[in-house]
This record gives sequence, C-alpha cells and structure tokens, in this order.
Amino acid sequence: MPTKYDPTAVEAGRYQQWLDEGVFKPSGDKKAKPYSIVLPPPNVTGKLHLGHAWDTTLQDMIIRQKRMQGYDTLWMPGMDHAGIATQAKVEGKLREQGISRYDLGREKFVKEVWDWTDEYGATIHAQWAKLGLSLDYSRERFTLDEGFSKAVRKVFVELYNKGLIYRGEYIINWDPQAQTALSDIEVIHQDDQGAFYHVAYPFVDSDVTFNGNPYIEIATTRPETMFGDTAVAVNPKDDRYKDLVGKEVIVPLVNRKIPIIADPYVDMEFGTGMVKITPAHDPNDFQVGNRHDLERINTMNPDATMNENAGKYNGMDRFEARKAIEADLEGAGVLLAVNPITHSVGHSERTGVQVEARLSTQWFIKMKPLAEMALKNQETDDKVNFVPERFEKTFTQWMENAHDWVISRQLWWGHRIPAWYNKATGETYVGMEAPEDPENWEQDPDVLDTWFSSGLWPFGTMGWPDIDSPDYKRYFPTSTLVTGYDIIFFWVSRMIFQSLEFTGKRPFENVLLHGLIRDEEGRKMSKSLGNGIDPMDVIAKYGADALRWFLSNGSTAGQDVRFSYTKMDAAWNFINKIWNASRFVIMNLGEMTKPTLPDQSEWDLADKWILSRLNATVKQVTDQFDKFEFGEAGRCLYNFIWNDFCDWYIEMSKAILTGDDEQAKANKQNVLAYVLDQTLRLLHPIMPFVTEEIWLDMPHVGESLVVADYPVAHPEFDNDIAEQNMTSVIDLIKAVRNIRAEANAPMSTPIDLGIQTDNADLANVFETNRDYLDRFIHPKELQIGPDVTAPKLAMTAEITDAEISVPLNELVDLNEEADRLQKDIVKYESEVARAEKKLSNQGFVAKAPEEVVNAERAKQADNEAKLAATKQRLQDLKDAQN
RNA sequence: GGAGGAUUAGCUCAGUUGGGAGAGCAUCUGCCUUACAAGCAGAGGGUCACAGGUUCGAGCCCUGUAUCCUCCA
Repeated sequence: MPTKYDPTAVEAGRYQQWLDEGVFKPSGDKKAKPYSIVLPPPNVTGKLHLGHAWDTTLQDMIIRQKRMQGYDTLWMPGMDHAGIATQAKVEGKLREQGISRYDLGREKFVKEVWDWTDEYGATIHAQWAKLGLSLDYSRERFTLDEGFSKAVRKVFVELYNKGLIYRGEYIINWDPQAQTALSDIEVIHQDDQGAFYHVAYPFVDSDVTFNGNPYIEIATTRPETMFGDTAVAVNPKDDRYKDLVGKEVIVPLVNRKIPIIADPYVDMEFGTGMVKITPAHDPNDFQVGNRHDLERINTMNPDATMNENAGKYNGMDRFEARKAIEADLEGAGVLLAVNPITHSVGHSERTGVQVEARLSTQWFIKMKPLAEMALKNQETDDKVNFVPERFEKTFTQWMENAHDWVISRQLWWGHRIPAWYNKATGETYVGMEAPEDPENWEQDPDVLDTWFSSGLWPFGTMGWPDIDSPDYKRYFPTSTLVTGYDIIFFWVSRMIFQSLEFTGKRPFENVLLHGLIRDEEGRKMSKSLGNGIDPMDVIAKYGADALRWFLSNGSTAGQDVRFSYTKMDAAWNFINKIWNASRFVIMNLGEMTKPTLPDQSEWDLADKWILSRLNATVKQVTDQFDKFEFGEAGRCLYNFIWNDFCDWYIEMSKAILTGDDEQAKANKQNVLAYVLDQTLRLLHPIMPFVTEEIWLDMPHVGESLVVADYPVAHPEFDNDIAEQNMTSVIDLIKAVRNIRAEANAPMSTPIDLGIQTDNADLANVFETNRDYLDRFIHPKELQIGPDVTAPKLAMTAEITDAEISVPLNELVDLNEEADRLQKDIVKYESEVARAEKKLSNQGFVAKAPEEVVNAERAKQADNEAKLAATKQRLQDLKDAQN
C-alpha cells in the first residue's frame, strides 16, 4: 500500500466490478424486509451538478446501509425528459444551424430530441458511476418510455372521467420565447425597474368633470395593454369616486368608450384608487371582467408582439410598443406623469423572459379535491413524514392555497395529451388510445407539463397501472424520498396527491429534504455568475469518497451548505488518515487469514476500552442513520477513528507488537483487525470505494463489502470500568506530556516520575499498564504508590485521585512553574466555586435528579482535592526557593 | 403582508428529550517518535445577536426586538 491515499488508483475499475458482481440488485430475499428508494430523475437536459451529487450521495448512504443490514433493497434509477428545458436546448442547437423546429416538423424534431437525450443520458450514467451510486440499472426507467407513458395516459383519462381535469379559456402565464403556458410555480417573481405612467382618460360627456378636470387620471405600469382596456374600476366603498360610477371615459390613442365600474377588487389605498381593466392581459382583471361581463380584447401575438388590435403598433415588440406609446401619449398631451418604480415582475423559470398573462385555452387540473385529500391524509398514520418536520408546514400551506394547475404545454417534446377533437362536430374524445376512426379526429397538439408525469414516478416506475406487477407489490409504497426543499411544491406535493388518488397509498414513508449547495461566499451557484463547480472536477482532484464525506458530514438536514476547498482538504486528510491507519494494521497482521476476536479473558485494558468505544460508536451511528442525522454520524465516526483508534489504540498496540510476547501479539493483531473491519463496514455507506479497497486488502470473509453485514451492537463489549481506567491512563499521559512541554523536555529526555495515590485500584491500573506508560512517557524511574513523595523542587500535576511529580532540574524556570501552578489554582478555584454555588442551592439539591447531584458532588470533591494539592505544591515551591 | 430559516471561537459550522460550550480550518510553541509532516504533542481563543420570562438550572423552552437569507402573496 502506498503511503499516501490515491483516490484515482483506489476508484479505478471498482464500479464496473460491482456491476459485474451484481451487488446493487435487490437480494429478492422474501424473508427480508423491503426498503426502496426512487431516485429523483435528473433532467436529460444536461450534466449533474453538485446539488445532484449531494442528493444522490444521501440516498446511496441510506440504501447501502440498509442493504448491509439485510434489507431487500431497491434503488430505482431513471431520468426525466424535462419537456421545456430539453426542447429549449435542442432548439438552441438547431438555431445555430439556422433551423427552426417548424422547418423540421414535429416528427423530425422529436427525433432530434431523442438523439440529444441519448447523448446526455450517457453522460449522466458516467457521472452516476463516478459517484459510486449503488443503483439497480436493470430497472432503470425514463419518463417517456412506453410503460411510463401508458401510466401518464391512464392518469389523464381517469382524472378527466372523474371531472378533475377540464379544458377552458382562462388567463394563464405565457412564456413568449418558448411560446407555451406555464404553471404558477414556473414563474419567478423578481424586482425590476419600471414606471408608473399616469394617463388622462377624458370623459365622454363633456359636462362631466372630476376635481375640475375633464378627465380622470389612470396609473399603469403597462401602457401597451391599453388597447385591451374595457373598463375603469373603482372600489364601491370609495367615496371619492362614487359619483363617477356609470360614467364613460375614452381610452386615449384608441378612442374607445369604456365604462367606469365599481368592483371590490380595487385597492383604495393603492395608486389613485382607480384602475383600468384589461381582462385579456391580467388575471385579476380577467376576474373583474367576468363579474361585469366585459369584452376580452387580446392585443398581443403569442411571441409578445402587438397584434392588429393595437392599431399602428401592430407587429411591434411589447417593449418597443411601450416606448412608442409613451411618446405618442405625450404628443397627445395626455401623459400626466411618469414615475419610476421598482415592482415585482414575473419571469419564466426556464427562459428568463418576462411572462405575459395571456388569455388562452388550456387543460387544467382541479386542485381542491386532490389537495383536501392530501391534507387529510397527513392527519392519519399513513402520513408522509417530513424530515426536518417543519417542511410539512410548507407543504400543507401550499396545498391549502393551491390554484388549479395548468397542465398543457405548447411543446412538441413530452407526453401528448390523449384528447382528440372531431373534425366535423368539434366533439372531444379522451382515451388511452386514438379513436377507431382516426381520419375524422385531430389530436390535441399539446403535451403535458413534465411535473404531471414525474408526479407519478414512485408508482409509475414500479409497474403501475399493473397493480399485480411484482415490483409494485413488493416495493411500493417506497420507504424514503430524498430531494431538495426547493421542489416541495413542484414535485413532492404532486407525487403525494397523485399517489393517494391512484394507489390509495402515500408514495413514500419519509421524505428527507436537503438544502442547496452554495459557493465559498455563500452565493447560489448559477450559470450567470459562473461560480458553479462541476462535481467531476472535484472527484478528479479529491476522489468521490472525499466528496461524499464532505457532502454527508458538512451539514444538517434542511440547511444549505457552502462548498469549500478547505473542507475538501479536510475530507481528503481524513481518508488519508484512514488509509494510513489501515496500512499500519495490515502491515502488522502477519500471517492472519481471518480476523478472530480473542476470548474475552485475553483482552487487556486497551482492548476492553477500544471495543467498548467501538460498541458505543456502532450504536450511535446506527441510531443517527435511522434519524437521517448524517452529520452527527460522521462526527462520531471521525472522533472514534482519529481520536480513539489512531491516537490511542494503535499507538498503544505498538508496545505489544514490538514486544516478544507472541500470544499477546497475536491477540493484539486480532483486535486490531476486528476493529478495523467493523470500522470499514460503518464507513462503507459513506465512502464506498476506499473502504472496499482496504477491506479486500485485509483478511476478510466474503466477496465484497457492499453485501457484508453491517455491525450490530454487542452488549458484552460495554465496559464502563475499562473506560474509566483508560481515562485515568490517558489523563496521566496527558499530564506528563504537558509537563514535558512546559519543561522543554522532549521525549528523548528521560525523566523521573512519581505517582502518589492512595487509591489502590488506580495504582494497580497504572502498574498493570506499565508497558504502555513506558512507551508514552519514557520515564527513567517510575514510582507508583501511596508513599511516593514529591521533592520540594518538582513539577507536579493533579489528576483524579493522584498527584504526578517530576523533580525539577536546573533547566526549568521556577517562576514559570509557579505561574503554571497559579493558573491551575485559578482554574480549580473557579470550578469549586461553581459547584459550591450549585450544591448550596437548596432547589438544586431537592429537585435535580439524584445522579446529577451526585455527579456534581463527586466533581466538587475531585476539584477540591486538586485545588488543595496544587496550593500545597505552590507553597512547597516557594519554600524551596527561599 | 404571510410563513420559515439563520445569528455560537478569527473563518465555516455542529450542538435532538434543559444538567459544567464543541469540531474542522486558521493562530502560537515544540517535535522528521519506523501508519500518516496533508503528520504528532502541547497551548491560546467564545457575556452562545439583544431584552425579558419560565425553571433549582437555559445555547437549547416561551415572548418581544434587531440584522441577514429563503419561499409564498
């Protein structure tokens, strides 16, 4: 084994080997409990980013642990066709060649997209492999594959038949670049600079005036929509305008007469308290228009250029038209003011362009009954458990306010809506297959929102609608879903209500939500900032295991995390530490072929201690994995490996391994091997590559760590006395090291050491572990016992029940030593005072649990003893000086 | 306007049933001790944002305030 951990060498070929061994497939063991996860299908649009790496690492950790624990585990992979995103990419590619999708036609264009999908799908497969994900590829699905498409059609048809899907003309969000409808949540509101244009609308009747003017003042941010104005509205409670209701005004430039109406929608406080109503260009105005039976005048083309209703502005882009209209209003003398404002404007999530409210015929899902069902289910035992819990509130609040969902998209790439319109009668037919006389029908040209199909992912991938399919029966509902909190609305909520509606069951028992990965400055990673980091670059430099360690260890559930190379360095260092500790163990195992834990009677203090520590680690890590607290599990493992195993157990083992007691040596080798083996198993779900490499390098039983047994707790390993005794030994060694450091006495300088203790058990612990003490403190003389007395001129340290002394030599500055003792005195005094305060509080003694009070008393006694002894030493030192 | 999160060492962050404040990195000192110098040993560093409250006891529970962030309207 090389002295440095080399991830490239360790990881090479390993993944393919796992695939060849078939270890990622479910065991199919009917006696085992099933545990299943569906991978949130990444978009075939592009490459995986760090967020995907985080998401998939969490899932892989869960599924690998469950697999080792003997569950029949299924991790279902797949990809999403990602309608609008993928179509936009392919159209972009074609545009570079000067081709539009209309030049190709629907059929050829879709073929182009399939080619793109194949290409990027291969990239994503390669990335999954690099990350080491233990996916069952034999079941891999695609949202547009035949079976899944069948599930999508079935859901559409059934919802339609139940009256939960309808078609109608409504105001929807329109992306003028992609030229498709968008759902509410695909619109991102951001503050933009705009202006309030104050325009005079003259009264029709020349007798009418308001505030002495022959016009009213209307403020709008969108003067270009005035060609669609069909009314002006005021609040019926607004006394200022009471008398104007029923009067008519003229829309400038258009010269159309429109009425002044009263509608409670108008906010009296906002602007002038008087708004123009444009039913075809604003969702609120649309509602007002319905109430007052107003005409809907559409003034724009699908690409957001003005249409024939805009008169001379016909054909002009919406923003150019705004400028031209502003100039013309000014020329006509009706532009009263232009006040710049910052206001919230909707943009398309995908293309970024400003969204238009557009009157359009679309397909919708009626949300209310579905949302109510989902909410009701959260009150049952079959609820979905959100981790962290607070996200359940995010979900329920959105569900309570969900509007009907526009599911049709004016795209070519996706699931075509299974609705046909009769050419002669206009009748609508909705069904799984085309009508029997297709020549008389025309299929709806639109496709479904991608989230409509991905909402079926947990059961659509399991064979549904065939409810007798083995996977559906065995692995659905799934156990845990892992995804980012940013898609609770888009995806999680939709899976929940679709699943409840169609399977009658929750789609997953738990949903673990994680945050976003930010850059080192805490900014969101984005293309526009150019601060994105490719996980493949990170893996190339540090290895997949280091990246996985960072991702699992660096955060708490639901919290965002900052990526940093410093943290990656730390991750690499930890793995290098594991690598070298393993290297030491393996080099010292001799001819061992199979690690066998020696009989308990053979264990020395260090053995008892490390096995007790290991047992505590197994329990904690298992418990924390069960609670999805991977950060805590990681810290626990880190401390055990670095602080317990490496710093103490391995160092102590050297005393035995270099000794000449062959039986002791063999025992030590076996305990070392056992602890390393168990540790590698605990680590394997987090860092699969390096643990497999090391494990196969050491004596082992089995083909692969992937399918090895996960450690379980052994009650017989728990040993409080050994932990306590070991603590005494460690305290002693640390105290001596401290003295050496203070006295500038390196390990090469032998020192005389006295340990005064009246505690016979403690003396015995030190005596029986003399080999270890020799190695760690290099004494010239070592005296242990009740009668050991420290010379007046000595450096001393107090540990529980014992005083350590080293005779001073002329090299030590007595004043420095006095300072050190004085500092200890201050420390002990404050400890004593703190405990004193607590123990003298009657309430504490009376009400606190007995063990807490007893522990406090013990600490008090210990600190008092240390304080008294240290004071005495300081006095002795002063006496000796004088 | 509504909901949620954050505020702990110089930096990045843990701290899950309330019982003497932790880690990594950074800093200072000393060591090439045959697993690891990307290491080892030792040391310094915090009114846990602020103000109240509950409690014998609060970083943790409750109320309010401030600053920052996210989502929704």
